Amino acid sequence: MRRADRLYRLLAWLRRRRQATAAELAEHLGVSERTIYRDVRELIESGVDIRGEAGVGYRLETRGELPPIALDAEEIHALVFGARLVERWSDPSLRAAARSAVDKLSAVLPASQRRWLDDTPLFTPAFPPPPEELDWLPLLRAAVSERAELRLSYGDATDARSERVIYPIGLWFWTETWTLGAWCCLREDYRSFRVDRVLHAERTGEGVPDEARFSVEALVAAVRKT
Amino acid sequence: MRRADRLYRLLAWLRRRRQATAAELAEHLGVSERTIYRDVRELIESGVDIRGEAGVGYRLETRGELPPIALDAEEIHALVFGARLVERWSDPSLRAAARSAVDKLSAVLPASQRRWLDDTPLFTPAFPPPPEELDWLPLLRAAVSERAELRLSYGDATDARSERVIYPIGLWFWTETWTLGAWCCLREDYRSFRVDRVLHAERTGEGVPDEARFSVEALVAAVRKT
DNA sequence: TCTCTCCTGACACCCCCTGTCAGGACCCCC
DNA sequence: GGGGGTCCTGACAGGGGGTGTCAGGAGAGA
Repeated sequence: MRRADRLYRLLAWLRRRRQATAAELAEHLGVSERTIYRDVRELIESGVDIRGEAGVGYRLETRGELPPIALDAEEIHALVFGARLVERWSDPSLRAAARSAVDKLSAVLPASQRRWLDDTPLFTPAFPPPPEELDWLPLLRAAVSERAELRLSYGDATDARSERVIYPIGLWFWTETWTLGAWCCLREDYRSFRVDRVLHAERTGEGVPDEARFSVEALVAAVRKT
Repeated sequence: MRRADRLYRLLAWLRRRRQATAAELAEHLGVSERTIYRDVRELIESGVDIRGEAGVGYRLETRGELPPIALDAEEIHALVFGARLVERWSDPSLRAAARSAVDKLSAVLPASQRRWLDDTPLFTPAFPPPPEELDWLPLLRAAVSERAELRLSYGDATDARSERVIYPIGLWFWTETWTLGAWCCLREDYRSFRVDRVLHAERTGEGVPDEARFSVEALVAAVRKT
């Protein structure tokens, strides 16, 4: 059934992003570009309205109806194990969200699949409640999601305290720590802040300017260069 | 695409009539009964809730699909971040399942929520491809899920090689390593095996006896005591 | 012009799908 | 309890088709 649900996933991906290149799809689906071209052709022949433009990529014209389909055991295991990893490593708020997401999922699954969910045999040891370092995570998470400007009070390695206004862009999890990637209005450049060194954070009330350079892609690209 | 849409038509047929025999489906779809049995099995494995009763026929329990599900932004972020953690730390097979699960989830989310999927601002650095230590993970995972007895070739800390038959019970992820929790028939006790020290593993063909002491709960309780 | 991307053809490999045959197990009804 | 209907699995052989690789063409946009 690999082919059948690759087609399904291809369609799902196109529905999510409005645009995608064959290379992108090939990478995501773990298959060669040639196969993507064949798959797209097949979808078009079955009536899906996909436009391919040279030099641009694929675009899904009408947001095609995608009949819901079931999750298999391995997919359910992946989701549940993922939720357990989140429970272990994030703040109480996200932790609760992980639980509640799995609960909701369990509620809509037929009995046969619910058993897979309950029997997921992948575990990760429960850790003592997360250190206070994570206290600021929920606020930072919300700020990033809602593109809210932040006033940050930050203690660097030498314990020097600094105040600055930043545009939060994303949060990165490195096994040991969390960091906040942001545009720093003080330095006028991208900066990484360790969440455990955040002394205080609050919204200024302003939003992050709607410019391309304050995006995850721009930040990653900028960091790559250095 | 013959196979892919035969499965689709099979499902459609079952949705219309509530009941059908393999012979009927074989005739309608123009294939042998044997193929129908294989197709049905495949559908079941991908999560469709089909019951087969000897002497009666097939019955479709639910509608055979995942209903729309309402998740808030934080819950979606938790699931997506969880999937990213799985992608980072597990074997290629589970990694693919994580991606595919998120794809399928996106298909049943209302459009307004689908955007949150892509905008999840929680990341974890991509790591070099997982070490070969993880080679045995997919096999072990399947064995645990399906309660299959295993013949294990294991190298301990002193490089001494041992062969044993075990009842696999669960897999535990510790940041550095994975371990397999199992009942060891050689020692007649619970044992933990580091996955990176597994030299070889294969099914004996037997199943794990259906006793309470070969469960995750029993194993955890036993380990707690020591 | 250069680059990016869609798109097609050819080809070889090999996986996996398929039908056939045989047999086991379960359900229901007579 | 017997018999027929049906699900279900295993083995095996044959062939079709899906896949990656390579090469090249055509448009779009800068």
